[in-house]
Amino acid sequence: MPELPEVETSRLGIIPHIQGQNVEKVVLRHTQLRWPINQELGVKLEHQTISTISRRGKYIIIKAGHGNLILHLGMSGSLRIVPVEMPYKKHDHVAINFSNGLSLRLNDPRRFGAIIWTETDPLQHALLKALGVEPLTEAFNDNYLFEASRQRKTSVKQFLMDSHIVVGVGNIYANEVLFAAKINPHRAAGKLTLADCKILVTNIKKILSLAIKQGGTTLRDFLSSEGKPGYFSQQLQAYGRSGLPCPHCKHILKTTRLGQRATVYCPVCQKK
DNA sequence: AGTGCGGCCTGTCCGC
DNA sequence: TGCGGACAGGCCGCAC
Repeated sequence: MPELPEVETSRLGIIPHIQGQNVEKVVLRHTQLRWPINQELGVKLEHQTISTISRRGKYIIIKAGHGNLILHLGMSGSLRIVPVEMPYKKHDHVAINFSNGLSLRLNDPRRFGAIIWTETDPLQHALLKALGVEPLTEAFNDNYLFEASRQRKTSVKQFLMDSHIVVGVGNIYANEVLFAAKINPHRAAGKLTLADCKILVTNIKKILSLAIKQGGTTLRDFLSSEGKPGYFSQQLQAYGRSGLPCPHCKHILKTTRLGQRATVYCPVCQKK
């Protein structure tokens, strides 16, 4: 399940293969993703040249000619770069073929992903416009998180996962960050102190950047764009370790649900 | 405005 | 071995 590090890894992985390339053909094999793919996508994209491949939150933005492709990998989406003649794999929904003989394939078994074509500023698109700050920028700091959390009754975990506050902190990293910060996931966001916020910000930046450096967390349905799995999963401390001993105090990690999502924490270490 | 939850999907795993 | 059901979860969109 791609989180921000996986998305960034995918973005960096496809850049050398598609930047500056001309789109020769678009193949829509299955258009029913989170939203139906615009049937005109081929008409819009073909013969356009890819200029930049950027990212906002978990959205990848591919500039092609005068328009932009906004891409989201959802829960199970992945990108691959393969030779054009490579046979399709199951759940390859879209192929974008380039003049250099390579094909960008979007594979998404659960189809929670999205591909949107826009001819206006992609950052002003309804899906992107209201997004919170990027976690790896100066704008994301202890004061910002503290101010944003005032009066919020929701749990700190759900608060951190709210993309309108900060983007890129999904379930896996929310669990990891709270474990590292020794903060209980149930704690009301509004009760965080400035010092708590500082610890959270530090750990979010640290864990996300380390995961990006290592190529993202590998889960069973994620492959980076060149098919190489990442390595971060080998060092997850809390996520997926329910019932196993806490890496710090050896107490058994506990699992609950917050906002319908698996929440793993150490009842001894995470008392704050 | 903030909060909670249903819905979209398929692969995997578990119990019978 | 086959089958049904629970579970996994990002994030929109709606109801309160």
